[in-house]
Amino acid sequence: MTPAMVPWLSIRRAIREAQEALRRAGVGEARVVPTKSLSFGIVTSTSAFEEAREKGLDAMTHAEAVAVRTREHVGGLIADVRAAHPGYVNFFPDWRRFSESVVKGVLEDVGSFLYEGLDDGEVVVEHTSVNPNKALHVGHARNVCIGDTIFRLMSKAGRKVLVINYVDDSGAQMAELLLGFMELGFDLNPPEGTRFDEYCGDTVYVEVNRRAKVDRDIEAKRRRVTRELEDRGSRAFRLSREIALRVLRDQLRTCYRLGARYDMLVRESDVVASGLWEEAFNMLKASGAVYAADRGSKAGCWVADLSDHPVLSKEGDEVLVKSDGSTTYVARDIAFALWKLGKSKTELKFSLWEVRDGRTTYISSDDGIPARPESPKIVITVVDSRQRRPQEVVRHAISKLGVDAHRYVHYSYEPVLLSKRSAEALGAKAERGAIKMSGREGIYFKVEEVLNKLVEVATRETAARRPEWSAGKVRDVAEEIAVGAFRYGMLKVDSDKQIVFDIEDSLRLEGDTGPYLQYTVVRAKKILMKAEETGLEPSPAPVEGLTDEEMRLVREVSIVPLTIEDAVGTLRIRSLVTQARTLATLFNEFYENCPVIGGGPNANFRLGLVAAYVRVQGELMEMLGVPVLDEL
RNA sequence: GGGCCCGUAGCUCAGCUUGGACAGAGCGCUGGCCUUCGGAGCCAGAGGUCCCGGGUUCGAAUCCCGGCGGGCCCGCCA
Repeated sequence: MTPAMVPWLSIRRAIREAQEALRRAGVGEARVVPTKSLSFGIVTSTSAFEEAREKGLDAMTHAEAVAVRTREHVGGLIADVRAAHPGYVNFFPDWRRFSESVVKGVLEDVGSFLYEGLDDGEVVVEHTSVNPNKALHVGHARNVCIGDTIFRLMSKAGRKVLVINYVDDSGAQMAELLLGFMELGFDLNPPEGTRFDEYCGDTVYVEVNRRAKVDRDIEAKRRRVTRELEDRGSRAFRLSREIALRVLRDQLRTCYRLGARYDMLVRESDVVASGLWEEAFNMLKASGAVYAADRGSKAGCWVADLSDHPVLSKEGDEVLVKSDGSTTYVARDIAFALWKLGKSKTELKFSLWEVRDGRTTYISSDDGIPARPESPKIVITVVDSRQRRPQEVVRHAISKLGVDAHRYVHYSYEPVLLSKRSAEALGAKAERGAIKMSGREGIYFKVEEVLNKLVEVATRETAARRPEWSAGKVRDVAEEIAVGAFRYGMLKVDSDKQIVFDIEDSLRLEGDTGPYLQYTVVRAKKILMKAEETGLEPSPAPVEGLTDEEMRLVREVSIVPLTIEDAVGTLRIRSLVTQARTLATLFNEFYENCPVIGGGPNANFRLGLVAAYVRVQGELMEMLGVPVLDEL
């Protein structure tokens, strides 16, 4: 995309005009950024500080001189240039032109307004990846919400995104669940009214772990089952495939409820059978990235050589093939990483899983169509921060195979903890402020139960406000409110911070929540509807001066493309949440102070601004997976 | 012992990558705003050693160094 093709209807145009004016005034390549407050204009440059230092001048005096010279060269959206203490050069817009440019840009084509000029290319995102032995709890939900939001952001930004859910159906947790059915006599059918994934996680798995504490035979049996699982013809293997599929189907219902979607479900048992590891192993051996240890504690193993890694080298080399010939988790992850990167010749086979909302999902299988990613620019794996080290081992290994390590991104996030209050509500002891959730001990909140409680609260609130609505309509809207509140709660805390989950707090629908965004858009849409009834036409152009609230809202809309560009580059999705929230707050202030219907000479412009707000906020909410409603 | 992350208002968090103009929200607390497009909202007030100590800089919550406190990782588990 060449600059000439970009319409530059957002604040970028003001930035560009300011830079051009500074250049003509002899300042050179100056950094120009949006101001924090409108009293400082629309955009500002701090380059006078640096120039003054280099030339040994007083910053303020120099800034004033720069402002005077620059003022000669502005026009278009910029009306004035003024210096401000202690040395800023501030650019003040012609608000009528600036507003028209922004609102017109949004109303003509919100897509090009927000996403123009962003890179394209393929992206692979792996997320969810929950062991198929239990229902999703709120900790897993953070992974799903982050991963799905990355998918949504990248898709809107014009990338082709392949979403993968890695299903570890061959690990120890699966073996433990199997024990419940094979040795403890649990029926394969849950009690009436109980979901299979919840039955497995809440009842069977917890019971196996409870027994294992008092019965030493359980551990021996688990090892036996684990061995049996390696034989694809065994009864244990067939049973585990069946159970894993049933659990997966239920887990996906929850993911879909949260708004997530997938292209490929990849089962670890299929990866193991595919020969992917053997191929990767040969590549690793050929490159000298691995060696057979012949002494020390790892004698008899094949290990990854980490001696040239600045940090990992301090912790010893990594075992990839155990002395009994089986592979470790990290080994399989290296092989799968190569496959995701398109560096593997081995093709996994896929068959149709389902078609939902026009999106086709495939699952790995014994037979079917061979498929693999072609050559994605970037592969993002969403996994919690405890896997930083193994993920770094993967990166190190693939870079030794000639892959640019920048293409492999571990999207790390801190875990979800339970607040003391909520932990105690589950019967767990909490000495400190928050405790870890535990699948083995049944200490967790399931996503479904949290969503259901949210639906209850939202139903109560909605029914009270909308007594004329049918129960079905109330229920539909309450579901969307619940999902919006939940996803917002998962995304609003930055990924490097732990989330302390408190069930009572999570049921709030006021303040800094998803419903705040939903409510604000509904307000705006009501204005649009009412305007249509009264025959008021939207216009991008103000006919008189703007109020403070109008200026602030216009300005915020104008910087959204910058926020999106930044999020695409850094994957910091938290900034999208902040952006949506700020935008909504400014809209509410506008709403309180600037009547649209009967709003005087600028009524048409105000209507245009409301329409622009709805479009831009709608895009942000779609990215975050907070449903946009018409009414609530 | 080594490594990574966090530490900002009573509580939960933005801001830190790219240093800059008075450190911002939400919840809670106090007090206002429904004859105006719907009050899941808005306005005002109270509440801060930006963990501590050095350093760099005209300027540090932000960058650097050293501490302290909390979490996580360092397995032939996944």
